[in-house]
Amino acid sequence: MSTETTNKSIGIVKDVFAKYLEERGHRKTPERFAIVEEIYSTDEHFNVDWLYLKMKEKNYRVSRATIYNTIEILLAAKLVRKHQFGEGLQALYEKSYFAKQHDHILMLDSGEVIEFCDPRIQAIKSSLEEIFNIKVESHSLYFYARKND
Amino acid sequence: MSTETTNKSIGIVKDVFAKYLEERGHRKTPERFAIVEEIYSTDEHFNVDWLYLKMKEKNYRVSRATIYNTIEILLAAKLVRKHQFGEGLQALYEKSYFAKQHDHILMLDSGEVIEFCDPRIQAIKSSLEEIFNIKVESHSLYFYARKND
DNA sequence: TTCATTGCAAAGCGTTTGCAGTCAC
DNA sequence: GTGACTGCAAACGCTTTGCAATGAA
Repeated sequence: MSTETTNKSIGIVKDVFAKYLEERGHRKTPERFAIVEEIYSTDEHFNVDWLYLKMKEKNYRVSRATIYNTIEILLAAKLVRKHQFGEGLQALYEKSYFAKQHDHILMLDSGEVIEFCDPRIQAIKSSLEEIFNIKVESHSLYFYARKND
Repeated sequence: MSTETTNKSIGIVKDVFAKYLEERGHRKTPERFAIVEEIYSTDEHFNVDWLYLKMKEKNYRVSRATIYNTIEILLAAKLVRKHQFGEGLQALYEKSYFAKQHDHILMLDSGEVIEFCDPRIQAIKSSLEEIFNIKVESHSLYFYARKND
């Protein structure tokens, strides 16, 4: 199944976002909705610069500062996930509203990103919570791999 | 069992490092050994700045550039592991020669780092290798958690 | 009207790089 | 002796910040 986002689902996300902004007393600026629109019409992982250039290309004027600011809000609203894939590289982001919880495999040769789900990760999480008497709020898991010959 | 490193084991690591440097045709400079010594007399995760200051405190003069350079070699030699814990924060490192393969839980309230081993991670890795026909070279796994009340 | 938000450019910050001097080999 | 290594400081690249101008409420 494709994760492609339809115009309809973009509308849903905008509604969720609008509600979130209202609840927090944040303003509903056109820039913020334009950024969400752009993010949700993208199926790939993206970085701030890519988003900035993509919007500029469409003659939509936003500053990088505003993109950073808006993404910060989207992270808090759980509408975007953040990744720190490589080592000093730029952060990568992905939309997350319709996405099933998943983790990633990073292909070292091609740079390709594979997503996968494995219930054993939840099982590990539960064990840890019990053993250490903690509440796990989130996790980050990446496998780095190469294609077999 | 403590992971505390004795003087004897520091000697072993230095030997391993010396052999590694020789094999690669790198020079055995006093700075490099001083850095290994410092790293292996530390049981915590550390960052470059911390290491720099700790050595300076002991009146051992090394530049940050040399620390970065040496750690790069130690990573290649598998004598040190690198972590990118927080989000844009500094990289953290830990000695790895005597350490059992382990992953980390990061306590969000106290900043404490808990290490754990779980065989299911290897199992997941094996599944992925089979499913996607790949060879997993490494992984990074962090759980972010809080203490239960 | 009012103050959160924006855009721009400057500042931050960890890390890398360039280069003259040094020292392991 | 010679070229890899070191230390310093300047450059880098991503991100954050300061501030005057703007516009959502």
